Amino acid sequence: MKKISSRFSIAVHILSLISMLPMPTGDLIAASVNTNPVIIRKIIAQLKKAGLVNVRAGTGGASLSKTPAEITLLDVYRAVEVVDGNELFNFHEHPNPACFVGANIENALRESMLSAQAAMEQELASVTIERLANKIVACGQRSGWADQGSV
Amino acid sequence: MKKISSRFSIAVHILSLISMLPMPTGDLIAASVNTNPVIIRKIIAQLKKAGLVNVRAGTGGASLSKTPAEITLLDVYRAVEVVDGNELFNFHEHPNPACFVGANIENALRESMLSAQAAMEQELASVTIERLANKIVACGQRSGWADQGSV
DNA sequence: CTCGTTGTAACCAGTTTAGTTATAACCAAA
DNA sequence: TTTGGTTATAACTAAACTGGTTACAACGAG
Repeated sequence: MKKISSRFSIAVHILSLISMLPMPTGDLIAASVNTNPVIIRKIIAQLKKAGLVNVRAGTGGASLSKTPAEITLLDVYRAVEVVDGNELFNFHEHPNPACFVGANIENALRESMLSAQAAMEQELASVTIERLANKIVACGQRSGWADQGSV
Repeated sequence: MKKISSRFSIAVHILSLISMLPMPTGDLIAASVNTNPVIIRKIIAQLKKAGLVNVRAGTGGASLSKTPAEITLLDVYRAVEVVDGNELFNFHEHPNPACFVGANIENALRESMLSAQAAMEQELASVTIERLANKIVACGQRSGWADQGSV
């Protein structure tokens, strides 16, 4: 099966970085994520459209539009994992309406699908970029990292 | 973004149908789902491998290996949406270990990803095929369906 | 003006999805 | 035992998505 794309984890990485560094450029972020700068710019474009970051064109550099405490992982998820109808689960189309099950399964199943999705999103909404940044620092300290000044 | 494949909803459809009809053939199920019989057989093969259904080769027909009350949507999801490591979220690979964020984000973020996934799966685990079948009947009655005898 | 940066468009290879066709194996019943 | 309907599976297709690349125009501070 296809997983949720790595755009989400990259977007979280980007926002964490912006929250910890002053006005990083796309190239610098790309170096930390270890991917192509265009990938970063595309994802930042989505984050910008969602109102999460500001970007200074020309001279470069990105900053958060809200405080790290105001941005949740759900905001990030919704910004980059766009899907029609915001529905995570796909439904097979056109089940046979002449069959009792085919005619009625969609209504019956969709309810369960939506609550499963809602449970996941609620969990994402409970984590802010601020909390994640703190966790990153804690992970770094636990593993004996001292060089916070580097890229 | 890519949704969770419709295999899941088809698999649930199949199991609901089997729980309500005696030994339906793949072709009959395909008619209800409104797709190609080979699609049905492939999904049934996954359900069989997961120990959810028995299939009578040659003469045809499928039956449940457990009672409808013992099969949850999570069982179906796991049977059909196979993923390496059972992780729904993808992580971008090889973030820069020389960067403070790059070195530590994976540990920090994975925890939140896993609890989001766990919340969704717990919700799926709370619905059984039995409950869903009842809901299908309820939906059918609510919309004035009388012809339960048809395919 | 210039240089580094952002914003896009166009393109590419690999994977997944959903579906099709074809063929072999199976088994009960005639 | 042959026949017919069924299951099992391989091989193939078109479309979509992912992650990535190259190229180029627009921007703006120094």
